[in-house]
Amino acid sequence: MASPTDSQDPFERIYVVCEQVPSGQVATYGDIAAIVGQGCDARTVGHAMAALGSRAASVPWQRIINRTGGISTSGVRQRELLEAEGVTFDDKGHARMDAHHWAGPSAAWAREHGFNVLPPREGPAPSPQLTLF
DNA sequence: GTGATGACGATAT
DNA sequence: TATATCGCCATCA
Repeated sequence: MASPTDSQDPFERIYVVCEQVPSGQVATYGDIAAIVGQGCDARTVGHAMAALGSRAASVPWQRIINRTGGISTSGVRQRELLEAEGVTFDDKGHARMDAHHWAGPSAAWAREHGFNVLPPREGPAPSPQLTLF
């Protein structure tokens, strides 16, 4: 159906999802790909970010990092931008995914735009890091 | 059309 | 946690 974000370009959809990431939070390439769906995977998101062009001023690309919490970009101070938004990093330069990981857009928004909802973080995860605090 | 490359992910060690 | 290997897909030469 003709959704307001029924863009034919998969990249355009990726940009829309990226704009949903609130300040102070970060999302992984895999998360964005899971929300966009339509065959998009982590690598597709990476290509979209590399092809931002003039959209870099409108899309919070800095909030998109890899699954390890590290920053693959070079030349641009992506980490500095995140820290300015309240994102904290550990001593190894990895973002605290357990504290700033984006839970995904609201189910209503996702359905309204034809996107998927980020799967819940449940499973055989013992979460031993819970003792950090 | 094919091969190589890439802002990646998941699994195994 | 880090490294190695494989798989996935889009873009470019």
